[in-house]
This record gives sequence, C-alpha cells and structure tokens, in this order.
Amino acid sequence: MASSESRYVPADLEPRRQRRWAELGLDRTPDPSDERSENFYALSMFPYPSGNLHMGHVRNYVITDVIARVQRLRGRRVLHPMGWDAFGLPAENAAIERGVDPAAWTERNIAQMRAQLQRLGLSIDWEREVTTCRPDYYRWTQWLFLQFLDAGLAYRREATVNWDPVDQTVLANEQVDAEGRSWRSGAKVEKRKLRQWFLRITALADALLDDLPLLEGWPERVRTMQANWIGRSRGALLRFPLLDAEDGVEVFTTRPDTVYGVSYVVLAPEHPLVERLTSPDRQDAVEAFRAEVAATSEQERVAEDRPKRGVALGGAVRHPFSGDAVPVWIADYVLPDYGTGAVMGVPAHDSRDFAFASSHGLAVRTVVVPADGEIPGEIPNDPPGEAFTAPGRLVNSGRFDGLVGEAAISAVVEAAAAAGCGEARTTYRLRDWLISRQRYWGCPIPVIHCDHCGVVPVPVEQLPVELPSDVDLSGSGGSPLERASDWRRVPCPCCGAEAHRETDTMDTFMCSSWYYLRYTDAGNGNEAFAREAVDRWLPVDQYVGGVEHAILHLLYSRFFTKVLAQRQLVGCREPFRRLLTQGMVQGITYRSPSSRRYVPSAAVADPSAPTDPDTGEALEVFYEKMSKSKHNGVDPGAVIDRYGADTARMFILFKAPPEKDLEWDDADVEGQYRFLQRIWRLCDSAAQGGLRLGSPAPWPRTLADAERDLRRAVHGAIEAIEDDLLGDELQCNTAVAELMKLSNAMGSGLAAVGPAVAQEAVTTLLLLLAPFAPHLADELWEQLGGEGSIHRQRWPQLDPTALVRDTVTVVLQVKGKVRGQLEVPADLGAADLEQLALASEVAQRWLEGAAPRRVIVVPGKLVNLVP
RNA sequence: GCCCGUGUAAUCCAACGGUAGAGAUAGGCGACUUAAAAUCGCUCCAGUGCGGGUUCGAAUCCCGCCACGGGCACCA
Repeated sequence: MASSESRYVPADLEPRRQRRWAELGLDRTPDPSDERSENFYALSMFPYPSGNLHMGHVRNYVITDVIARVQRLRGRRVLHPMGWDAFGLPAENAAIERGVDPAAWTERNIAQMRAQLQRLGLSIDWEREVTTCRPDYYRWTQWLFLQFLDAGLAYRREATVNWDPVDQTVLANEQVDAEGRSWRSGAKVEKRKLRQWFLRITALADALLDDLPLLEGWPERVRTMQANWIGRSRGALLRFPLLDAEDGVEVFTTRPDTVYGVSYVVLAPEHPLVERLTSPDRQDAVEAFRAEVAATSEQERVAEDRPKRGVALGGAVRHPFSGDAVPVWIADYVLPDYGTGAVMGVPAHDSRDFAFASSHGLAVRTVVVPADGEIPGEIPNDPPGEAFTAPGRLVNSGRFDGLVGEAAISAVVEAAAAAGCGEARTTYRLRDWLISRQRYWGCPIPVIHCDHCGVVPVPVEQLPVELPSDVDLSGSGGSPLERASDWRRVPCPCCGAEAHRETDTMDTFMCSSWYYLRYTDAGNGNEAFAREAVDRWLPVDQYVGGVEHAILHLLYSRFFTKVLAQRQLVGCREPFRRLLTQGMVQGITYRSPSSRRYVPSAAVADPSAPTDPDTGEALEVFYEKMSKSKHNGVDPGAVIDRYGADTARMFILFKAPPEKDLEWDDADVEGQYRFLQRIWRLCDSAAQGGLRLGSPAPWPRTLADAERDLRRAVHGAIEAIEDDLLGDELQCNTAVAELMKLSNAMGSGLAAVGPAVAQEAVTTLLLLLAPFAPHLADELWEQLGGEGSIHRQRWPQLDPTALVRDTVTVVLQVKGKVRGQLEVPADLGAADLEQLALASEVAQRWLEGAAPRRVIVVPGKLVNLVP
C-alpha cells in the first residue's frame, strides 16, 4: 500500500478547494433577519490599495478569518467583509510622476491586491466589497458631510494649520506626530494661516472620553491613548481686568485656589491684547521678542528643557480679588492655542512659573501649605527652593485662608463667579478635525460658494459631486481642482447666479470613518445604509487592525458613530465592541555598522555569521518592521508559492500571540509545513486503514484504555482550544500548539483504537484545524468521505466525561519544595490524601518522624507538609 | 518627567498563586537507507531582568530598581 501513498501538494489542493467554496457560496453572508441564531460581525481594517500585499496585511486578515470561521462553525451568522481605502496621495503622485490616471491606477492595484488576498483562502464575502473612491461610495461620504453641516458640526474658518510641504496639503492634528512630522510623508510640517473646513469633534469630546470605559473589549492602552489625546482638563476661567478699561485678560487655570499667589500674568506673544498692554518704553523690546518667537519653529518652542524666555510689557492688570496691580509679561512658554492663550503666574505652586519667575526676578508668594502639616503661625518669607504643586491648605489668601484642596478650588470659583470675574471651565487638548485637503484624489466637499448666498450645500439629489477627469495634476500650488474651471463653475442652487464649487477634497479618514456601516448594506443605491441593516450587525463584534490607528481612525470612527446616533441614523453609541491590535511583522535585518547601509538577506551568504558581501565586515543583525528600504521584507506570494497558504497562515498564528510583534523565521515556516504534512500522512494512513467519516461506526459498550486515553486527548484539545479562541483574549498560538499536541497523541494512539473512537478523533482534529488551515482540513474531510464541506459542519461538542481520569499524580511537597509524587485515585478526598501523604516514605524521610505543623491539601494536585 | 506594555532554555513562545515546559525552531544521539534527504524515536539546554516583601507555596500578588518597546509631554 505504501506505493499508493498520496502527497500533500498545496499548490494543487488550495486552488481546487477555493473553487469549490466559490461554487458552494460558502463565504456569502447569511440572511441576518433569520432569528434562529445570532449575528457576528468580524471586521479587519481595510487596506490602502498600494498594489502590494505585505505580511502585515496577511497577519491582520488571517487573524480575523480564524475568528470568522470559528464563529461560523459555532453556528453564528457571520459578516466578514473587505474593501479598499482607495483615495489618497500615492495614486495622485503616480499620476504626476508617470502620467497615469489615478482612478485607473487605483483600480488596477485593487484587482492585483484582491487576487493576492484571495490566495490566502479568507472567508470574505466579496459581494459586499466597498471601494471608497468610487462615486457609488463617495456619494454617501458627501451625504454624510452634509449631515454634519446640517447638524452645525461642519464649518469653515481661518486658522493656523499644519501644512505638509512635501504632500502640498494641510493635515489634521492627529496626523502630525510628536516631532512635528507628517504621518504620511514624514516631512516637518509648517504653520500656515488658511481658511479651511473643520468637523466639530470637540463638541463630542466629553462623550468620546466618558464612553471609553464602556469599551471593555479594547486594549487598555488604546483607551489610555485616546484619553490622553482628548486631554480633558477641569479648572476655571479667571478675568484680570485692565486698569483703565472695561475688558480684561482671561486666563485658564486648573488651580484657581492659588490665585492669591499670582505675581504676574503671562500672555502668549501672539495674544491680541499685547499691543494694548505694551507701554511706549517697552515697545522695542516687545517687538523684538515677538519677532524672535515668530522665527523659532513650533518644535523648538515646545521643547521642555529650554529656558523660559519672555519680556515685561510694561502694562498691568488688576488682581480680581485683592485689587492689586499685576504686571503683564509675554513669554514663549505660553501657547497661543491652548486655554485662553494666557496664564496667571503662580511661581510658588507651579514649576514652570517658578522657573520663569526665578530667572526674571519676579516675586514668589506662598499661598498653599501641606494640609496635614501644622498650620504655621507665620508663613516663611524665604523663597522656597522649588514649587509646591500638590494640593494643600490655603494661607495668605484673604477670606479663603484655611480651606483645603477641592473645597478651596470651588470656593474660589464660586467667589469669582459671584463677582463676575470668572467661572468653572473645562478645556481639552483635542482640536477640531481639519478635513480640507488641497489635493485632487479625494472625495470632493459638496458645497458651492455663491457671492449672494454664501456657502450653499449641494442638493442631495445632485450627489455625487463627481471628480472631474482630465485635470492637470502636474502643477504645484493650490488644489488641482482650482484649475478645472469648467467643473468649478456652476449655478448657485439657491439663486441661480454664477457660483463656484468648493475645490478642497476631504481627508481620506472621512471615507474610512463609516465604511464598516456601508458593509452592512453595501448594495444600497438609495441611501448610505438602511438603519435596519446597520442595527442588525453593529456594533462590530471583533475588529482587528494595527495599533497605529489607536487615535486616528478609531477616534474619528467613534465620533462619526456618535453623531449618526444623535441623528437617529444608527442605533449604537460605539461602533466596535472588541478591538484586537495585532503586532508588527518583523523581518531579519542586516546592517553594515560602518556605512549604516541595509543589506538584503539574499546577499548574506552565511546567516549564522553574516558579513557584508562587498566589504566582508560583520553585519549587525536585528529584527525590524518589514519595509522596502530595509530590504527585510518577505513577499506573501512567494511563501504561498512555496508552502501554500495554509502553512503561511499556521506560521503567522503560531509564531507569536496576536498582539505581540512577530519575528519572521524561515526555519519556523518550514516547521509548520512539516506539521501540515504530518496531518496529511496521519489522515492518509487512517484512510488506508479503512477509516471513513461518512456514516458513524457503532459506539462500543466499553472503551479500552487506549481508547480512553485518546478520547482524553481529543476532548482536552477541544476544551483548550475553546479557551484560547473564545476566552477574554485570543490566543491563536497556543491553540495551534494544542493541535500539534493532539496530532502527536493521534500519531501514536490512532492505530490502537476502534473505528468509532478513531472516527471521533479524526473528525475533531479536522474540525479544530479548519479555521486555521481551511484548505487542508476541507480536502482531508472530503477524502475521508465527510459529508459536504467541513466549513458547513458544527464545532465539536466537548464531552466532560472524557476528561475524567482514574488516577492522578499528586505532588508531595515539604515546606513548599517538591520532594516526591503519589499516584492516587482521582477522586480521593482531602483527608485520605493527607493520610496517604503522611504515611509516605517521603514524609518519613523529610519529617524524621515529627508531626508536621501544618498540612495543606489541594485534592487532585498536591500535599504540602510544613514541619 | 508621566502613563502603558514586555523581560522565562541557544531561539520563538507556554504555564486558574500549586511539579517552571504545552508546542515549536536550532543542536546532539539513534532507527530506517548503499548513501543522503525525508520520516520516526530519544536527548542536551533556563529556576523566570535585579533587590526586597506577602504566602505553607511566587514566573504569577505587593514595593523599589534596571533594560527594551510604545504613547503623552512647557496643555497652565
């Protein structure tokens, strides 16, 4: 029979299985209105269609696919869609560099990437594919924009904004990193004053923050990042009146209780009151300082370690409580766009103010002392060595003396409010979302500018406002749409006079903020989505994607969902119930220590002692995120060619837990391939031995020991894998390890059992394998005579009685150290176990006849004797 | 500086407070083979980053450090 042994040839088997799945329509989303089972929405972050699938994509989609397949086997109706985040600059840049049409370029990339994706055997319902750059999608993006406009949540204003000099467009705050670089181009952004479109995300700041605790299925760290980003800060607004005028300087402070410690007020150099508060003799100094600040970059200015510089204006304001005159300064450490752009200087109780006051000779007045300390009879006059910033008891503060902490804060705020010179105030770090982009390849903002009527929304029935083709993209400066004069010129929808279209396009994050809603009703030509369809599937049960969107996409999408919920368009406040942020895929990276040049792994002759092929010097070896520039990428297509998709999937799932970074290792890929071959041989030899899965063999009246052992392994695997896949955290790596363990047990145990137990074992192995290696499992299922596709079967039922053991090994400890073992009946009670332990030879030897002081018994586990 | 995460065998990774090893890679030995590959079997390798503490018992809980990764940061 050995000669008839068949071989595992994934290159042949996988396309065949995929054709079969397509014929059967296995991946089509079931009708969600069927009430007999629950719905499950498995979602991956959709890709930008660069044209090339990389390992990060593979990891993302394979994880989601395992979840989708497990849920299907467990009887859920699963929605598992895919689409394309298809607007964006690479298409436009390709157009500029090579003269290709952005739409055609994008569509070609999509076709290419879809084909690459499909080779992975993902159970995606392609009938619901969405593509954000197509008019049938962006029509609804525009419609949603008009919803925001109607709700007063979209507006246009002049503002200082981030300008990316490389991509020639503005960026939202979220798209600029801590170093002041663009998330896309990496260029240092510049500040420009421009008239731009914004979405009023700050109006939802409280909701976005307060609902974070609802997201129990999200990683803690993502929630923290969003909370930091929103940056809510509760405090008060206090007004310091000008000496000779009605109005005053408003400051924001989180410590209104320290107001009696104010020895100066500082404005941002850009503050509008600077001119009025500058005395003639200070004019030149102030001008010079403002010019200097204007010349320093944003990044330099916010660097914490630089000295705090500033100049006095000469003018003063009146303290709201004491009435004293307080000098006014400007300084570079006060930022114009946070709070009110002005702060009260309290050197004794704020470390920044302390540093500033120390270097400019300003008074330091102590007004807070530790609350638990003695109340000093006399407040020390010596200036302290550093600011005391903790909350405490007020002193030197007039009628507020003696108040402590929160009580002091609210007393001051109430007094300020009563006197009309202040009120409680909350400020946020979060800024409104700048959505204008001065580029062509994006969703046009559907408004028309009319000299008579102002900004007029494009009537809904005229949507979509389609992008014109044949636009000259080559030029620089301004949006390309500005130059499409035929497209731009339109009659005003209100008065009919000649008007012109808005030429800014939307940030692509607008398009991706609602795609998960469109999937639920992808073919709808009459509306963005039916509320009914959305409510059946949302919130998404499991979302999987990269942590790089912890703020960007995930915050915007939450914002969209909340606005749509307010407008009764969707029924949930949060779009994503569970979120898994998968780790990076890293490649082995070689770098020359002297030239800092990256060397491709193909050029490294001996990986155990890598040397530079040109210079012969030893190379640095480390793992880093795969990228073209580091020559450390592995092409998914090449891996599939060589080993098949199932091996690639198994490797990625096994090598590391989903949330952690994964180090690509060819030897481990090889190992996974061997494992799948082992399963193939296992099933093949079972088939040769006559095993068939079609009709169940009669169950024996009693089981032999070998049969009970094998059943224990089988049901142990079910239990463990359910734990790994359905528990709080997804642990695909240990689930795969359990599969290996089961296959090892079957390798030695299958021959010794009767047909019924063998059938159960093989069926279970294949069912448990099916979500991970769907092609192989389905092929073997068919070869063994299983009915239909394995992907239409039900998840194996755990039989707890199969897990029961007759005897167990109990550990004997003496003072917590393992000293021996006892083989005892599994159901032996604590008292009996203790007796057995005390009588044991180990106890005799270690206790030397003395009775233990204490005995800890964990039945079925251990006995600990404490002398 | 603040917050979060991670440190276990040569390597990647496991271990409800209860025998540190589930699984894999690499290495070693053996079987099969004329030989090699493949396959199968066996096997070497850590006391869990460091220092304390709690406990009968700590990789796991607590405190203080160190290293690496990530987020925020003159945000008043």
